[in-house]
Amino acid sequence: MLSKKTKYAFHALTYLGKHKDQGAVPIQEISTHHNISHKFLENILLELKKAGLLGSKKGKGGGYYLIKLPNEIPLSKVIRLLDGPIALLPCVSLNYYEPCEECASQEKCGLNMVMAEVRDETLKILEMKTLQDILERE
Amino acid sequence: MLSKKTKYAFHALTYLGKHKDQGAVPIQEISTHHNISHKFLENILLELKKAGLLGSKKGKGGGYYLIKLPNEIPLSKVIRLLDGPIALLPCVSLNYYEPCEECASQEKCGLNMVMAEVRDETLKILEMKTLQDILERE
DNA sequence: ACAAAACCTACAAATATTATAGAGTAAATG
DNA sequence: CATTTACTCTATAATATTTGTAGGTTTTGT
Repeated sequence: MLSKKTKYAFHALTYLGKHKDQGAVPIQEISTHHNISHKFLENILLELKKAGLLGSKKGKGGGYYLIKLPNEIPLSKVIRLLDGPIALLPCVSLNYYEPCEECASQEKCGLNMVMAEVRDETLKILEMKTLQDILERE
Repeated sequence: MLSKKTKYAFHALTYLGKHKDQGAVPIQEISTHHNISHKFLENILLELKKAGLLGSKKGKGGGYYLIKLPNEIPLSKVIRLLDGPIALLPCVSLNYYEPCEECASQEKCGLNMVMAEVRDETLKILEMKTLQDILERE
């Protein structure tokens, strides 16, 4: 399941997408609108900024804004940033690979291959669908 | 990511599948072989039994054994039992449905539909693949 | 100068996961 | 029939992760 962090991130991105002609949007406005703790959201937006999805402006009249087009932000990117791996096993994760400690050998692990399939199908969707798709549905 | 509980469950089921002509297999044997805490595994096997996947025999010479054919045990069943929902959002879960608290309306939630797609593709695989498939690969 | 708002680090609280303990119950066996 | 083996059940402890808070610093517009 997606964490609250990730869900909040999507809410914030969606809000910014809807208000992109408004320029910089202060955290306060988003947190009030979506009923999210101001400080918690702060951390999330900072991460999104560091990852290159958002720009920001300090001081009075400042806030956050998208620096990419909504169709350039795949859902997979957001999930990976806030939640980590999309795969169900570390040994089939593309971005957060780790060998399974309890598995003797990776070749002999029967789960391995099935979970790689699940990962591929999931990514097909999450990499194709973008913030744009979410915006179109709200 | 799958929890240890779920991974242990798969290991145990696989072990039981490989040793099914041996009759009842005591917890001890599995926990030693896979290096799992005896007591922890105990809880897991009990859950699998209550769910109708395993049978058990008490006393000397007792243990657990499969009461279904490996091809009758889809991976989805095991994951749901130990880990809960397979879907990424509660509002698109088939077995553990709950409305998303922070979403205003479900129809207006842009994530909803995409995550239902992900769920469907994931289930296509996890419901088709069974313990049999894992056994064949080990 | 002042107020608004992002930036940053650390910490606290809540929740979930993983693991352990110990007292029952049932069955086999000598 | 006593003993040993092994499942059953419930409660609790330990650990890790997630969620949320606190408080100060820096930047910017007026």
